[in-house]
Amino acid sequence: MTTRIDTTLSELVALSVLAEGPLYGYAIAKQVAARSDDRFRLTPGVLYPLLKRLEKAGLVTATWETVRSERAGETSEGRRRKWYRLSAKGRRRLAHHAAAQREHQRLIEAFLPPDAPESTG
Amino acid sequence: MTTRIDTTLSELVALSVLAEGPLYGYAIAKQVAARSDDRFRLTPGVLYPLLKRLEKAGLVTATWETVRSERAGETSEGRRRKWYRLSAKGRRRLAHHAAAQREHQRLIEAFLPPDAPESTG
DNA sequence: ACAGATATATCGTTTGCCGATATATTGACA
DNA sequence: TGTCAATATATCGGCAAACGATATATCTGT
Repeated sequence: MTTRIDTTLSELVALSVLAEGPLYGYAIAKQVAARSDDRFRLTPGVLYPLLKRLEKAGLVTATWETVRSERAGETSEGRRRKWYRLSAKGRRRLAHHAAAQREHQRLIEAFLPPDAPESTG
Repeated sequence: MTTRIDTTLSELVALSVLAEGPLYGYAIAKQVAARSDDRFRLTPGVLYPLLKRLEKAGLVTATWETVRSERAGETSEGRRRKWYRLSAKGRRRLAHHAAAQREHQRLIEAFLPPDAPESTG
């Protein structure tokens, strides 16, 4: 098998943050942003299609939650949250992705100019 | 500017091998394969559209060469080779890509499980 | 009452990898 | 001399996925 030129980083980061516990979609995006110092962003147009793929592939399982606010009481439908939990299969996939990423990074080194050490003069 | 989730690795590796001197398309592909221990491959369907993009973007300049074989002498058209040379703009782009890649890799670390050190027991 | 954050989701566009296919030249070997 | 693999360029259609825009609704703070 040949390493793909094009890696699915979004899948890696989503599975990665889910490895520490179940999260709902919006929280996944926030977590990814936080961990990357706000430089990787899972925008809605990326996030929800991705989660749908992950669920379909059996990498995560999902359950709905309805949050009723104290203010609104029983008068409203409440906010919907869809919680995602990493499956055993998802955990294996994450491990595979992580290994592949490390290998990937090692290979890319061969195409980067050598690290310039601090100037000694 | 936000780091793209989807990085164009093919562009990086092509520019990278061209940084050491002009090459023609096929040679670029061979060089990329060689440097990556045959794990990154620029297949024709990737390579030529890529080179067209690079040329159009002014990152490389191209010149045709016609190689006449000794055997065939003047009886044949000769094999065509299109040589690509990194432009100043291309060199800047490469430097930018390299910096972005290093930053990219640093960020990804935050999503990989900690390196397991050699077992001490 | 209102604005902004939270929360989910879809849509069309664009990008670009990928495998297959096409065409031609050249070199090695029988 | 014939044949095959390697060299060399290039295009095509299919497809996966990122991206920006848009839509809808709820909740919180002022």
